[in-house]
Amino acid sequence: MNIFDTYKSVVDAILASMAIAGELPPGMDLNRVKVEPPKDISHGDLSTNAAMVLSKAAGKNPRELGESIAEKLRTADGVREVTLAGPGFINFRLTAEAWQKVAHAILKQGTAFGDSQMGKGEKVNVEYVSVNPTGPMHAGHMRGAVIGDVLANLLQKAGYDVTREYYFNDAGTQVDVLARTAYLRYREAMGENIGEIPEGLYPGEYMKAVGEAMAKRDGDKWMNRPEQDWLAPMRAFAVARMIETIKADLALIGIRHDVFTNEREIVENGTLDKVFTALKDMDLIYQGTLPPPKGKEMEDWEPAELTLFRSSKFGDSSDRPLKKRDGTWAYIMPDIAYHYDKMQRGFMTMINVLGKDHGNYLDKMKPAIAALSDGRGSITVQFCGMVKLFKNGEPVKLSKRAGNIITLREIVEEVGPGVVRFYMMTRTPDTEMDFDFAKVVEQSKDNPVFYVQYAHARCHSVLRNAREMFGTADIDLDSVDLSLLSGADELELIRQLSAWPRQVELAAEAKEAHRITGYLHDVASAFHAFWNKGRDDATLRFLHPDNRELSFARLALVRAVVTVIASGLAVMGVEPLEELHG
RNA sequence: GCGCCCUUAGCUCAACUGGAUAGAGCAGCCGCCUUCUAAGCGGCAGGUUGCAGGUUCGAUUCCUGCAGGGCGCGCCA
Repeated sequence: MNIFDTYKSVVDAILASMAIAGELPPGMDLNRVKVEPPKDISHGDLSTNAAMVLSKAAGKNPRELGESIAEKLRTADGVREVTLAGPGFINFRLTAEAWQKVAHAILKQGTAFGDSQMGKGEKVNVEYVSVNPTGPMHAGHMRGAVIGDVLANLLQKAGYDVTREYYFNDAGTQVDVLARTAYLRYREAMGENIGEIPEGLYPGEYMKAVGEAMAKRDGDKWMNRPEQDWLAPMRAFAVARMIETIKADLALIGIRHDVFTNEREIVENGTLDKVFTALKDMDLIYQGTLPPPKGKEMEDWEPAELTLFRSSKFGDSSDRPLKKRDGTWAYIMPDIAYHYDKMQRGFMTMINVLGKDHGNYLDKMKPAIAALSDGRGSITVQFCGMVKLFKNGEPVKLSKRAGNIITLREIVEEVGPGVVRFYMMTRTPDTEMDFDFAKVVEQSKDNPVFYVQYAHARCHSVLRNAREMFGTADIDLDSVDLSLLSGADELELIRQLSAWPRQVELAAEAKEAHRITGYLHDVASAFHAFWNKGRDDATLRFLHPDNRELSFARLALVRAVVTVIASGLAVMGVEPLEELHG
């Protein structure tokens, strides 16, 4: 139940009836007519721009038109007060009964409240994390991981058929480096003194375990053998270990992908040739020479005839080579083939969560996707800014070379998965953000995670007290008298809760899941405010030992708050807490 | 040189994608605990939305130009 949709229909019906009566021209476009919360809630509960949007077509000024719409709106069900304001806004308030119905609906639907059919079951592929399988996940990976996961949750709630996907780049040169590192660590495990890890290999301690495991499995089988013998098995072994490590790291913050696709598989099963042939058949491949790249000193650059893709026909700044001068595939080819593979699997809407340093990824993928799908496939990329780590106010220095990277595991073990997830979602994705270990675990209102959890815990505190007082805190929806929820503060709280379905749709539409944290903060704030009123005015408390009816009506309100917060935290992938201490 | 993103209160960020008097939290100041968790609440103060134009009933939002910041610009991965 979306209260804004409900009254949008009401407004639409009024406009339609006016068209029939000849007060408005027929065949108007009602898409621009919106029913929204007014910017300032003192103006009313709901607001519509109908009069302003339609004034031109109607040949009337907005105020005049607004008055005739308002007149009809006054008699609509659940509408209490209609006023005309500013340039022609029609503001209206709802009756207490209308809000009580919303409360009822929330309790009836439970955490399904907020679910939307907006996505119409459309298949969406969200690819996120996709960290190379060359080491454990570290601090730099956590933001994109959380953003992708929460976005997937959000789209799911908004009615999309979401698949969470991870793409393992296990075919590039970086996994050969991994294999060589693994071999070195294997020799180390076999008792050899390997000294310092040479430049260009992975220096991390985590590779020791890989070498040891290999030694345990195969014994001295690979000792004193040429690289061509051990490279492939070493690589397969190490990559498998790394994938396991990464999956375990992701599990720590509650992330599980539905599909894992390996680059090697795409390369080996002939998809690249298929894509290349397809592009060739469309006459989009030719032999040509590109001008030297601009803006960068390129000492070793020499012109050469290459196999080019006419990506400029699809908006690219220039055509792109698909093969290197030695005739092997250029690196974007597997990526193109991978997206082709996604489309073959039925995903025409593809979302990619990437670091900001992949800035030109979209430019490269879009033309190929457009060509291969006849313009039906769409890719959007959510870019994520860097996270700067702070400890005690001091920036944490990261040096890969020294091997002292901060792993995701370390962070999660220090602050907990809920804090990491929620905090990552408090900012727009593509800006830089600070992550201060001390601050994110601080239990005060400047920590949004805590603030929301505190509201949820307070709700449960009320429920616990109710159980003690009345023997139960369960609400019987058929008998509870919600009409007792008629105070301004109670209705305000319900009004706040009623916005949840709209928030889901707006955030899903914009693919901006971080808005949810702001909304949850507002809900928590409304609840904390009401709670504190009970300090000054005892009649506003939730529980009244001598008034069971009122207590249970208020408990219903508490349950509604719990429902919405829990539903929102579920989208965040954060476990709601029933107690914060004690 | 080109492309994309950014610039909002002292600080960190919002503003429901074109709406009304641009909002929160920190930091500062003033109040509220014999009362369901004060880890909370209420209030005050703080602004030429980087600058200059344009589009329209209406612009932080869209367009153009300028200034400042970030990222990207190989057949590397």
